[in-house]
Amino acid sequence: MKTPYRILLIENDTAVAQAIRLALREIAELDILTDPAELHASPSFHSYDAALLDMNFQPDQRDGRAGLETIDRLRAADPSLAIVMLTVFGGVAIAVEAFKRGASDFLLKPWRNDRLVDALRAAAALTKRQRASAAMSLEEMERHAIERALARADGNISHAAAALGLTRPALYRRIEKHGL
Amino acid sequence: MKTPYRILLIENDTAVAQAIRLALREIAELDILTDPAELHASPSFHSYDAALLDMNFQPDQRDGRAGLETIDRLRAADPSLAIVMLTVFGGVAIAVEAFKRGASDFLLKPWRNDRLVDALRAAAALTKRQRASAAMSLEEMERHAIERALARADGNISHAAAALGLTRPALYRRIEKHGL
DNA sequence: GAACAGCTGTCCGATGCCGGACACCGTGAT
DNA sequence: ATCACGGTGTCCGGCATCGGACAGCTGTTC
Repeated sequence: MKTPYRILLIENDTAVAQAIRLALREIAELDILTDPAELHASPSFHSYDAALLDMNFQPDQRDGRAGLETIDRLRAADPSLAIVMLTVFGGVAIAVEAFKRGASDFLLKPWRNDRLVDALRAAAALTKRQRASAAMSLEEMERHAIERALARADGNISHAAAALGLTRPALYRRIEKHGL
Repeated sequence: MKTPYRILLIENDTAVAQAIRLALREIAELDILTDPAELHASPSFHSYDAALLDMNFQPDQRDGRAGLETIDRLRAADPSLAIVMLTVFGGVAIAVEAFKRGASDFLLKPWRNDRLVDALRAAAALTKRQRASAAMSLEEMERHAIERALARADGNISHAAAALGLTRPALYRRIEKHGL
């Protein structure tokens, strides 16, 4: 088994949390938060590979406000962390709103364990990609930008150079430098 | 009135298409495609500000496959074009899948005109942002990257420089050059 | 309070990029 | 046949960027 994912679970029902822990025992170790209010106290978001977030409907509000706000707070703390939502109340409106706020997946309770595992694998991969592109050096960024520009101009060096704001010789030099 | 949005509507029911045209007459001019198969024939996606895509359930399949595939094809043709989905059959699973494939919004029929207008405004704004960041010159990219790195290191120049793969004096010079 | 660690800001000679210019090549219009 | 055009690849003198080094400032440690 590969090194397990580190996943932040936010779930106020401890029975459900234990069931999830069991379902994921093969692939992940969880940190469980029973109250989203404790979020700011947990400083090291960068060590998580994904977040699994229960909608946590409060007794007095069925619109999912609590869950949606938690998405906002998680993303403010670490925009590169992929968030998987988990909810009993599966209104389309809430799913749509969750995605618009930056959730990366949306599952319904009761869940199928294999789907949950797949979703978290995908979320972890997404987090990894986002971290990688956020931590790119200028050199790597430049390389990517040049590759994209060349692709978009399908090989036309002059156009690519213009799009990048370079003179043509400058683009030649950089292509050479990056080994493209 | 500002210059209207140019919107690509894909809708096989011409009556619905006319109703949408009417609803949007104040803010947008539409090109209507009744069959997604004609997509490749329409070369100038860059002139659209958003796409509005009916799920177009075929009589023999209720899973929305046709609509989802159309998302893929639109995004392959122009990844920066924001796509608003419109559907009668509002299963959560389909909404989730649409977002995962890159749709930017998801509305249910029957629609409220004001919501439709809002959604398309937002989609057009998103398209604009994506186009802008796709067309950035290397200079602008560098500037953005430096701003982000400085923010993430909250002001610590040495750390920001290391994250960007620069020496500290080099970062000083670039900060100076970009006027930050 | 002295030594240290971790910053910031600045200097300067060597290096390496800059872009205008040039030669060349295929294609399409006159 | 020739010209104009839009593209490619390359050269070279000038100038901008490079990074190592230095001085200074602010805490923290012993």
